[in-house]
Amino acid sequence: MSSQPASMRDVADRAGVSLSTVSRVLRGAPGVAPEVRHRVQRAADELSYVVSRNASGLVTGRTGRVAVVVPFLQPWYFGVALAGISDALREADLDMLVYQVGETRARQGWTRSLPLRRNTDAVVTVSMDLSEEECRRLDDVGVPMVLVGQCVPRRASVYIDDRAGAAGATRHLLNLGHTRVAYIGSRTEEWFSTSSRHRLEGYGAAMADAGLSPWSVVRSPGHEGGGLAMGELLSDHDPPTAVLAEFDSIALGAYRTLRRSGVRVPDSVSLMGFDNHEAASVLDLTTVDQAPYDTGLAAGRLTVDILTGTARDDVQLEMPTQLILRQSTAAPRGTRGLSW
Amino acid sequence: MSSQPASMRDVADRAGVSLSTVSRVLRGAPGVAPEVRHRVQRAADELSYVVSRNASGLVTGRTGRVAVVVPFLQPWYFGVALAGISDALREADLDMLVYQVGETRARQGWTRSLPLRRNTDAVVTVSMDLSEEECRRLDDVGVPMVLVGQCVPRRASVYIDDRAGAAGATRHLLNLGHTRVAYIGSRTEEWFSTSSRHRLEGYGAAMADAGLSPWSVVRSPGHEGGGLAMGELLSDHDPPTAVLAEFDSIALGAYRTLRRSGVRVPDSVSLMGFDNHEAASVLDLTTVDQAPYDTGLAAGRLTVDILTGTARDDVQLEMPTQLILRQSTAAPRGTRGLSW
DNA sequence: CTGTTAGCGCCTTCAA
DNA sequence: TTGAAGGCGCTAACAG
Repeated sequence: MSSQPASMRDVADRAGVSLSTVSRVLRGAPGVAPEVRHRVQRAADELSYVVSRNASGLVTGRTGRVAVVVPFLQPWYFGVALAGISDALREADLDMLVYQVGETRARQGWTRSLPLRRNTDAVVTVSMDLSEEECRRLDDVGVPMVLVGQCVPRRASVYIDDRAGAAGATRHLLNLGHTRVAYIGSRTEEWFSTSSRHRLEGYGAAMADAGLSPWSVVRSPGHEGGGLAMGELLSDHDPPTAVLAEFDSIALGAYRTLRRSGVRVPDSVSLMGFDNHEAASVLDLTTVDQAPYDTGLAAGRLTVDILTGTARDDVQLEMPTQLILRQSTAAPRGTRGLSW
Repeated sequence: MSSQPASMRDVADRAGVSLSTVSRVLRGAPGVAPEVRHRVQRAADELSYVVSRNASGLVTGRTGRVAVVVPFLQPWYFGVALAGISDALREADLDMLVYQVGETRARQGWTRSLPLRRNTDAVVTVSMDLSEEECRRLDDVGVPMVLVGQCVPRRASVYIDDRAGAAGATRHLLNLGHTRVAYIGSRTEEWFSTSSRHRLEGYGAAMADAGLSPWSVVRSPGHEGGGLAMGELLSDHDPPTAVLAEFDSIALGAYRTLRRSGVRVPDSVSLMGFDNHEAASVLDLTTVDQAPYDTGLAAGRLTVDILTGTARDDVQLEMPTQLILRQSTAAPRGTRGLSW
């Protein structure tokens, strides 16, 4: 209503006390008579007064805000992770600033372009795959940093074991009796993410353990890449009987190719993804769940704990992954049961 | 590096000028000798100095931040819309605060729980389906407000014509020759969104125009609801030959039921969604595109324009929708061609 | 073109 | 338990 938002002065006047008292009450500081506390509270409510974080931050040096840096906002994973982070920050009454640095990412010095310094209490990066130098550049911001989806020694990190997850997924297919197990991975022209590399390694290790040689096709990420890669695999003189995709979105593209080619899943080819994307359940796609919401929540809480001094700023938090068995994987055709 | 982040004072000292000069340079204000401007710029760079929005905002009354309020962060739509908003705000060098109010939404007075007042320059709500009273409550924050996904008279709104979109989708099915066209809608126990209502109305209107009576099933939103609704439709003594779902996620659930029931799409049943969810392309689902990124971008730019006084704060922006024809819809079985 | 001065709204001493 | 005074880092008037 008021064109001029109320200030602490107004609240003080209305409650008939001094500025300091209002400040104490609103901060929940001790040493205020209950009666007075109540009176101030009511005055503030009546005026719809909200403390200006700008002004208070100027004095305390804390902004009450946490910056979350993501490469992109569109992919499913980020929305879910952000939801977790958001919930955790809200518990601590911290606001969430979101910076999407997608294209900027490539540019040298992108860290500088963000007005982080002095404008945020902590930085959370999600799947940013930071180099050591970028980490140091962000250190320069002078606030605690938490890395999500990436494990860097001696730095607060929340991540999953991509290698183990992919290895487990591969073993699932091997255990079903498959021997011709191919892998579809992703890589852009300028970027081969750590996560991509680890998953590929995990697949390779599991294959090697089984005495099989790896068979991987790497394309651009997303449906398109997955579809193309699957096409290539199908054109082999002896196509795979099982395919593991680096992530669900790739698996979906592969699935489309299979459907269009009239190849039945899992009858002729077992298909498996990674992530447990919401669409995976619709297609009954066997996959590896990595619960990004929980990851976000954990990261958010870790951030809060570091800020309150409850946690050290080099905590490493490995989140669990879980095999989600669905209808897209089965023993290879002609097999009566499991191979063991 | 520096434990104490540099302040404007430091920059001024290093450049050998006064505070105001530094301020002018960093604000891009006119009236500074090029040589001096350059010197200051360099000093700031060397110190990794970034202006504290906290402090400047205290003086200017502007925070350099825009609050975006969403019910949820997880669904695909919001991530995409946020990406658009984010890009638009970045163009204007504004930061984006994100508030997820999901569960809080129901609570009376949720608007008060957000520290919006004095902490943001504008508020953008996305698919919040605000009541007149909630709008007024947000007005109380005292900053411009832009509504996305909702059209409220005399308020800045960016939205699509859900009614027309659903009617167009329905007509597509009718034009193919279908007469038994069912609709699967959504509604939670406590919420029947305006968008849901409009889409249902659009379907109803198109059916009425064709002299057909509507046939709608309403369930909880999401895959589950869609799957259940489809099951119900299939159990009819004379099932529909075409189904329009309120949004893609519902259509995906319906698709799963159809697949599991062995009903072929589009041979036996044509299936259509709304939104153009990324998974829709994988399933070759005919749908209505509503380009949430563009909507977000437009909303973000409108916000910026309102802030700079370039646009009025009651601009209504209707975004286009577009029919995306894919393989999930076709003329009913036994039809040689189109019915007209 | 540049420097000086006076606050912006709040928190934090300190004194009462 | 409460109030008064100073200053956080910056911008906006003014003066030079």
